[in-house]
Amino acid sequence: MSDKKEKEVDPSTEEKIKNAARALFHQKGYSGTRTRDIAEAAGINLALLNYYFRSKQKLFELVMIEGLLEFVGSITKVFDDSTTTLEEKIRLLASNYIDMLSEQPDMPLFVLSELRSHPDTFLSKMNPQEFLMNSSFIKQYQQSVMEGKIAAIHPLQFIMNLIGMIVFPFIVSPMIKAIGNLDTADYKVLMQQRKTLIPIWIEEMMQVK
Amino acid sequence: MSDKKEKEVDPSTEEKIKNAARALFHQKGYSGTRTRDIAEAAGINLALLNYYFRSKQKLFELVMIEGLLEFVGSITKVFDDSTTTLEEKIRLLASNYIDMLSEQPDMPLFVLSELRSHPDTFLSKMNPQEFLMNSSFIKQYQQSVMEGKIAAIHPLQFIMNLIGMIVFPFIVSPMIKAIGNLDTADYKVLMQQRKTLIPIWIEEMMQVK
DNA sequence: TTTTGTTTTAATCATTTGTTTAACTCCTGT
DNA sequence: ACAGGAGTTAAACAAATGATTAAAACAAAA
Repeated sequence: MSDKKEKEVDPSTEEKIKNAARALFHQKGYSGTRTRDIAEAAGINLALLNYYFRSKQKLFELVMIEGLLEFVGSITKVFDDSTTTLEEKIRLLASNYIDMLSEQPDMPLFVLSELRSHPDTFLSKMNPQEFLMNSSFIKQYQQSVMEGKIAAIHPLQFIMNLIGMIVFPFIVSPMIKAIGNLDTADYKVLMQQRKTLIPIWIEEMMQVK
Repeated sequence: MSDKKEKEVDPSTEEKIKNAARALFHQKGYSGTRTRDIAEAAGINLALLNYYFRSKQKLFELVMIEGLLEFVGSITKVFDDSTTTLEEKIRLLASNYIDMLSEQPDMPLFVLSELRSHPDTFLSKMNPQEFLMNSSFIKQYQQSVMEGKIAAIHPLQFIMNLIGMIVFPFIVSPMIKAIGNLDTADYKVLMQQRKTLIPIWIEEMMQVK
């Protein structure tokens, strides 16, 4: 039943492996994950992993790329939409990302960890440089700076603050949970609140003083 | 020349191993680091690793604990000093941490990654909960909230913002460097600027609107 | 039913990797 | 000088681990 032109193979086995792999990679990283663990978690025979994907490395790169694309993709959509204002973009970013991360809370730490080990491998493939610097977001930002509406700080400083406020809490969730004695439900509430809080904070920060 | 009561062994070999181990662990994580790599980086025979430290695991825990203690220690000193104001604490935190992280930029990602894999192992040992919640910092914070000087947001939200603004840029440095086409020197300049910028931003954020 | 191609399985291989062993060197105190 | 202990080394071991193989099970087509 396999079709040569359409790569649409029966999803069950292949997808099961990929899902198990994604979960384990996110949780334990590349070298912390054993192929036998993936096989067991997916409920399949070990050899099937090499049958569907050529190697652990290949499987990893697939999961990694998919994660990065989803990440970058959802940023692109907001950053490049010239019909929304800068303030709306900030609100959308916070909202969309916090929702995404609430479902895959381990993703950012995974991506950033592996990115550190193989810096060029992935960053060169997706070339985030010119995309971001030419985006509608940055243009609107610089426009507002020129008009004196917001304080003149380096765009990268601003980006770090914005993305950091969104992503960082998910990276330190175990620590915050321990400090505040929170369970997962409590924590999710905090994160949801940030969807409305972050845009407010950012606006305050950007005020020309 | 070894002294039984004072554990002060000749630093050369033992320290060489620990330094090499710290660098590699920070860079590649626990399971990504091989004992042979440590030995080679330290310029010592492989067996010496098990001679001085019983196992890779023990060596790892040592490095990890030392890192965490330095991290927490430098926070404690600032947080618990009742002679400084809240604003001064914020300025000191930003300044001290950015200096520390500029020297060990890979430390936070390492600590946070490994913390995720073994959450209880370390967090239970250092019990950050009551220390932080009873600190002078939190008391001053809540005092200011009561007096209506700053906006009433959950202390944890505030902590996440503050620590996030300090630490997050170091976690995403490869990405930021790629986006902004910066070399390491450029990047350090950005980080140094944040020592004065973060306190300003934080103050703006806390304003009651 | 037979045939053909795909999927699955158990067993095995080859390498990596943490650890140990046993010998050897070097220094120090007696 | 030499006995003893600490430091160091090369070699080897045992377990873990990624990958492969050869055969079996299965499904669809002829």
